Amino acid sequence: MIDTQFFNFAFSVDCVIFGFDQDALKILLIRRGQKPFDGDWALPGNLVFPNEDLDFSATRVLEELTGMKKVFLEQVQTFGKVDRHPLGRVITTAYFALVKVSDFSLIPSSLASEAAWVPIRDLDHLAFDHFEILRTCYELLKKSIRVRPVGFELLPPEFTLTDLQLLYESILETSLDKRNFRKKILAMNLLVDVKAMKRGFAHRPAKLYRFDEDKYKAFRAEGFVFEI
Amino acid sequence: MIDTQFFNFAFSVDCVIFGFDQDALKILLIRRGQKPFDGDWALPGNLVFPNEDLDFSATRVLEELTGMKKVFLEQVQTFGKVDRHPLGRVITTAYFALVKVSDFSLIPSSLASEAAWVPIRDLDHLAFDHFEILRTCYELLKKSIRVRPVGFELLPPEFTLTDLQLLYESILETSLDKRNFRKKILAMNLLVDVKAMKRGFAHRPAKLYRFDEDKYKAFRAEGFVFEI
DNA sequence: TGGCTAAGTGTTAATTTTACACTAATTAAT
DNA sequence: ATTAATTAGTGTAAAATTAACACTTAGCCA
Repeated sequence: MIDTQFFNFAFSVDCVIFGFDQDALKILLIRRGQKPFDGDWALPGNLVFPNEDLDFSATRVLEELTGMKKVFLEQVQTFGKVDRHPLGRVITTAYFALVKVSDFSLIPSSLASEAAWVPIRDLDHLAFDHFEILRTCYELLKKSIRVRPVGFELLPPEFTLTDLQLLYESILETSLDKRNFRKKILAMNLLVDVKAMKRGFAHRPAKLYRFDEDKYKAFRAEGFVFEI
Repeated sequence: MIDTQFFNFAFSVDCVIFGFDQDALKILLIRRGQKPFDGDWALPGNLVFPNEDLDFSATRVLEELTGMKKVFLEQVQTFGKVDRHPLGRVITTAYFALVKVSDFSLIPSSLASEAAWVPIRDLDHLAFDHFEILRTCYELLKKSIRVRPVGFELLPPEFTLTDLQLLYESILETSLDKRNFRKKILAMNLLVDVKAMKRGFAHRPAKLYRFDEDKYKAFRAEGFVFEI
């Protein structure tokens, strides 16, 4: 798939696609089926077409891999060491995406090779400089989740406060006080009580909430700053 | 200087070089001497050589223009719209630099055209998409200055607390309480009293301080977070 | 020596953050 | 039907931080 005609200079995009599943933060990786780095996990990515905006190219990677169009996707950083790609000069721009693991299925046909959700804790290396890219994106996620309401992108539309707290705890790799966390979140007035319960467990059922995007936009216009 | 052989795909870097002079935040711009955008101000930038790391390329722009090697320089974002450059497909990575205006002089020979410090408030357009790049970098500067001790990069090595406060006020475009500002800064223990005064004005002289980089590094290693 | 100018300085009230432990609601097992 | 197990849900008080606010000091100049 890599066309040598690109190789004097080529642009690519690579996506760190975060998902939260079974209390663990995971990223969507593809297993390389050829050299170099044959057999290693790599970030999904592609070369940028000459007639394609950089941002669009990242959208395309994501859509081809997951079938999803409307996901949170943001540029992170560009990696441009001369020798970062063994086959030639390729500068790559990293994007990070936040998806709800629940509401999509991988499109297997789109890739020659295996794709899978891998817990971030299990990883210690990736193909190319992708591990460094991952670290950069993870750092950004940690910062972002504290000052922007991006965590909700990783949860199903309706969630409990415990779900939300677990998400924060696993991303920030820390534990939070339950009462203080709830107070803080609820005081922001960004969650709407959907008047339903998460039931079916051998314990007290939990209220479900939904994040109110519109309210957030309105508040933000007035200078409100989200912060956990 | 622009070589058509680059033009199918080319990389460039553009630098937003901030300086603080006479109570105003300025950026270093060059006047274009040819089409397109002939006569407009533009960000200093250049094409990336095939054998040159992206980051190094930004360093090179800065050094060629200012003669300075050791300045604060950090990658910001990459701009990759298909039509952003009228002459072909050029993806550019923006960097922002913080320099002490006092301790350097422009190298006029390095450029065919004029270079100058322009107050940021005076600008409403630039060549190419450079005004958008400027806005992005300025936003980042505003964020950065509040949570990282980068403001000192813009001041001479020795400065008064009033100097520092004026810097913050002009970057953040707000006014700050003098006593609270001083308390906060001094409480961080990052400034050392150089036991000298800024004299020669028709008023009480002011103490001079110096930022202690090493102390900051040590504190940060212990989890200290800079915040104004 | 008096006037001008910016430097320097503390206290109090308000707000925010932290620490902390029991009761409530449901399911599963007996 | 009762009990055990499990997580949901809740309030208060102390501590820390932030915000508001005005006068005295030191040097220059006329």
